[in-house]
Amino acid sequence: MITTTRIKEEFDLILLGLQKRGLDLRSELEEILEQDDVRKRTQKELDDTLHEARILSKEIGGLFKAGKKEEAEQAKSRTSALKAQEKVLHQKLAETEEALTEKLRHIPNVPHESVPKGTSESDNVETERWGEAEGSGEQHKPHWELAKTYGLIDFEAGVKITGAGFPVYTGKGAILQRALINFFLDRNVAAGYQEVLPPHFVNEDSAYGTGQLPDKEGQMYHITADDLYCIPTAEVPVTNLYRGDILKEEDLPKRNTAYTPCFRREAGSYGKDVRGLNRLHQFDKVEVVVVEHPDRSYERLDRMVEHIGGLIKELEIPHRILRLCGGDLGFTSALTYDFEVWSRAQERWLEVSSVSNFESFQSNRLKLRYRPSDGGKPQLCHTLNGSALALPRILAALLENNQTESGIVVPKVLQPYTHFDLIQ
RNA sequence: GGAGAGUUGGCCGAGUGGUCGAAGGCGCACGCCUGGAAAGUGUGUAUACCUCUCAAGGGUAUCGAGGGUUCGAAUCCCUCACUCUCCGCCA
Repeated sequence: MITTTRIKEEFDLILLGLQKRGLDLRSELEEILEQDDVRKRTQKELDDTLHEARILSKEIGGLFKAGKKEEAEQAKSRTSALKAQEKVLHQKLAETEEALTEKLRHIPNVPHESVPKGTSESDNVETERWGEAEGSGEQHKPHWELAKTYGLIDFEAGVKITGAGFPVYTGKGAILQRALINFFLDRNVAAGYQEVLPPHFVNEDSAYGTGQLPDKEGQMYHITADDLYCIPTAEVPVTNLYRGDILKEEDLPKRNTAYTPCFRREAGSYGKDVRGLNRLHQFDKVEVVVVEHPDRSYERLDRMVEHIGGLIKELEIPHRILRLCGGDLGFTSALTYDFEVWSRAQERWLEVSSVSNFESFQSNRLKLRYRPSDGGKPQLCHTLNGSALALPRILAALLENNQTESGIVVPKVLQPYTHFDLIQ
């Protein structure tokens, strides 16, 4: 959520930034400022009323003590008008505040200056490409065929026991999953991230904290009996670790990594998008989540991109990095890099990671702040996160790219984890 | 799941209707003392919003959360959440 202070101070800049998303929100922003003025006036009125009532009740107390009962009773009658006024103002304030946040919620984050203008995927800017991609796919089998041939994934069994989009990994397929998870976690820990193993369900407050609620309600599995939500990404529980916190400036950055399964309803998806491992309801992912000082968040983003790129290189998978354009940028992000691996058989790019700087957009909603070392007022932190990495599409690319006459070759870096180097 | 006890500031802990944003202690910060330190001693030590907007000052709210009683609630009542103890169940 963007702050009203910022809207007031950087009105034109914000307007300009949002244009990169193809949005003209001038009137919405103006309405917010007007609403904020109403809020302030109401608050002042309410505070004054309460102040008056407070003084009066102190007087009454004094009168009772002094034994002046009649005068006290008289004073009492004067409070009833104040009480009525107080009630009205209180309600008005609550309504105004609610309307204000409701409006504020619909303003997306302001894109960073480096975000290219654009309306769709095609306007994303490729910043890096690694390995041999494009073409050469004719004699390659798609991963769902390979998975079946080598007994790595049983999609039908998943359908039987749960439903479509819930694959069962079997044998070397299951071991490969475990190997990838451990490989990613080990590398992240070596890079300085603290490993955490969070709950896979979160409460409503947490879902609000990272912005899944109220807008993306339909994307999450909801356990109604206990009012809990299955996490769509580890970002939700890990970021909420810091909800409402005031950190010490010297404790920044906070860097965490977590493996969790991710649950997504993916309502409305169909066709080739959901074939095989392309899109699932349950999948495994290792995530990195960072809370950083505002002055250093972009430097941090660059390092995260470098680290995640390094992981894919180690796995020797052809990939590219895209800087997302305004139109493709997520609602909460100020700058996002997408990592895509090459699916040789499908001859298309598959997104395996999305690394973003949310600046203070998330922390404003989370009330996540740090106290400056010089003792000044608490300031909002910046938050960043990225997948490092999402397993299914990595596995898909791995199977398709590494298929040979004799079987599927396991990348060298995974062999210490799998204890086999070939899938036959 | 049943019964009981509890939840107060960074931490411990007092406070059962008024002058309580809250005693006392610890911790922390700054000063004094000291050659330096410890001890001692003095001062300060929450957050949000409003006013002001440079600062200072002032106002309001917050004693687990929400609602109620009352002129007035940390204190009384109701609902919920969480923690602990005992019983039950259990990987």
